[in-house]
Amino acid sequence: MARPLSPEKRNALLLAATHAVAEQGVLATTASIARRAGVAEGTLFTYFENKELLFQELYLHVKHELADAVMPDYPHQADYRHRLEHVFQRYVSWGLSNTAARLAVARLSASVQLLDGTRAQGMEPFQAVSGMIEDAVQSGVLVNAPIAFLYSIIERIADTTIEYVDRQPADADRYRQLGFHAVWRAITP
Amino acid sequence: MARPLSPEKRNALLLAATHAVAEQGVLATTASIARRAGVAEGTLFTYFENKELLFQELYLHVKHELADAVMPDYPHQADYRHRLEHVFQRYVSWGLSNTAARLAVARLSASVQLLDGTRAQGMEPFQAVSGMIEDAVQSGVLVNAPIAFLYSIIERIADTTIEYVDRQPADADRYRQLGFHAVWRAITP
Amino acid sequence: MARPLSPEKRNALLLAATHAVAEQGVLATTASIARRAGVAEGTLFTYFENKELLFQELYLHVKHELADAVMPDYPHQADYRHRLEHVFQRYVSWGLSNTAARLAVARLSASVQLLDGTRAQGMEPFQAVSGMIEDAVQSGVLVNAPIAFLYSIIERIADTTIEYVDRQPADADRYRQLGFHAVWRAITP
Amino acid sequence: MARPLSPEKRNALLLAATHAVAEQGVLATTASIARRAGVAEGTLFTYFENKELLFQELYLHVKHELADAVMPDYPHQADYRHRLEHVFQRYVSWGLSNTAARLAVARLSASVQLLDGTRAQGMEPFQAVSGMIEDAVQSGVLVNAPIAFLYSIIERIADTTIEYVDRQPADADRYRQLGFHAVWRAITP
DNA sequence: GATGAATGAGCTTTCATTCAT
DNA sequence: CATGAATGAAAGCTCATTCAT
Repeated sequence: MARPLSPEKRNALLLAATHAVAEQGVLATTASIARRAGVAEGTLFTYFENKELLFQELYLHVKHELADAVMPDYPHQADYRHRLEHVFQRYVSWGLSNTAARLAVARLSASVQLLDGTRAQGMEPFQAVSGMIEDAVQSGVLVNAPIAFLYSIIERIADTTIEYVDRQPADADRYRQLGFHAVWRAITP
Repeated sequence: MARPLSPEKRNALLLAATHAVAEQGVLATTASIARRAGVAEGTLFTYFENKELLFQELYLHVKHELADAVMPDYPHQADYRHRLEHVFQRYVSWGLSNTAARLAVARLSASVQLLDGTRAQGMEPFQAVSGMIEDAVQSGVLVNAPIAFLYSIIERIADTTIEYVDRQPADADRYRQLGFHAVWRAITP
Repeated sequence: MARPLSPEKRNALLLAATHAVAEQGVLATTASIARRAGVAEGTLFTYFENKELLFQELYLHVKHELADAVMPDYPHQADYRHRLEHVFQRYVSWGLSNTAARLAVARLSASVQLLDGTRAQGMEPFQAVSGMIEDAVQSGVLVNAPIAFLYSIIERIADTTIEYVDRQPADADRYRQLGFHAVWRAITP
Repeated sequence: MARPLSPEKRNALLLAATHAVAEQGVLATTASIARRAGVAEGTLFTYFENKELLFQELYLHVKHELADAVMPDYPHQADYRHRLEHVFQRYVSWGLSNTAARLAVARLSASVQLLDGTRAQGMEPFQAVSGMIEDAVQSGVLVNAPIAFLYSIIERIADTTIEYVDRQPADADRYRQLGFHAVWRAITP
């Protein structure tokens, strides 16, 4: 089987791409990503067919990492408010300690380069959240609106919260409280 | 380079850039923008020193257009809720009838290419809104939070609203209502 | 009209390509062709859309040059033998004094890279010859065979003649005589 | 490097190279040849030191296959015309049933890539034919010309014949007759 | 010996910018 | 001032070859 494809190299490439895209957006060059990852320029293409596909995989990879950070310890039994707050605060925490990943996803999201199905695929790991929102809407706890719309609002307010905590870390707690307050009120009747 | 001769050409270039950036993001080429504007490749550079500055000016130009659409008929005398709703609905209306401009700004915002002061400059035309928010906070009508933070939340929810109306125009009214409901509740105590 | 496309540059590029292809075949690089022509790498692409099209145009260009060398002074009134000999000897002479062009066409012909219509287009300038062959067949002077087949045989024997004269210039006259003898006998009954 | 272990793999590589070169010329990649042969990319290089040498060996290999098809049943006792016709028709038959091999040799012949001695080596298996031509020249049956020149003419007319039969198989017999007629008349006084 | 991942020089092509016309 | 040809530094990607497995 000769030398097998190395998961370490693949991860190094994704990590390098994360930082490069966070810094340069889609203008990040494959050469710079390879260099950052410590592999030869050509090696990148044995792991990712081309730049576009690298970016799709990067997007999905980060979305999965985010899900892996948000979902554990999910308090299935708690009331909707506490469940949502768990998700919100974890999301914010992840964003704060993974600035590059967060920026990379933001850059990719806004940059046309995302292939059609990719955005939808990126939502899959968060089905538990969607399901919870759906139930809460059904039970009348949340405002009667399409799930995706509510999800979007939550995400946007969370992103805003992250940005402000990032800029003024001293006021982290206040912004986190303000943020969740805004979320909860925005989506309740 | 001073102020160039033909405002028509300058506007044609900005308009062409709007569409090009909406479609291709920062990967839009200066040649394609010039072609779209009906001028020669070199002409672009007599109106804009280089691509980066073109993008700054495009960003500010669109922000001003947005302000010009939002601010007229501003009901200075109405209560805070009505004043904010005026702004919100005008913002949404502008976004719906200026898809390219909206997308262009979104692409530029998310792509490193914006120079530092530019984002702040883009907020200037909306000082009346900021001022109103400030007063409302002071008077206790809005939640006690930094103005910029509240402004961000409003903007994000408005953008989300636009996106959903764009995708499902049949439900325009519902989303506009849901959107403003979310905004108002999000920022009130 | 700014700077107009320069026929000199275009010719320099075709000439450079002729020598490069004669020497390296289709492996000749666009960079080496541009360098030889004394223009920047990018300039090649303002004159030829891409490498493949450059090669098509080179092929046709050389074929036209060959026709321009062969057809003048064509003795319309002479008998078939003399008319054919005119063509044959001119063809050989051209091949001898245009080694690079001859080799380039040979390399391109054998290299798959020729687009479909190109080969046919390359024959167009030689319609007078085809017509003459056709008449001669009709009149029974030449063997009753498809024109294209006879044309091919003539061409191949001429090419062989050129090669041998090239290698042994001292025996030029003998090979030219032997060559035409072979041609004439090969295609007469 | 000596003689490698598996003649099957070596043959598979030569066969794969035959088809790849017939289709892509010298641009055929070693990877594609290895894939076609069903071996790993690296394996190619244990059988052939590098791409250039692979092509030399391919050229000689095909030339030997051709000789093996042409020479058997050679009618040593027959007169020159019949001996030559044997060779000619066998050559044409081989070309018709070995299109890829024929094309591969044509592509290689016309592409600089053939090392100097290789072309000469490729003629060795046809010494019986050369010898016969030499005798025929001596005896005055063939025109008094260098053997190689006559040989070239025969080869070129045979190649032309193959091409036309290939394109119009219905007229195979006619072209074979026309072809040999042309050969015999071309090289006889 | 066979495998195929790793390498990096080198290729074609693009593109922001300049400048002759 | 407008034009668009000219430039050449990259960019993305390929591929012959090597070498760890």
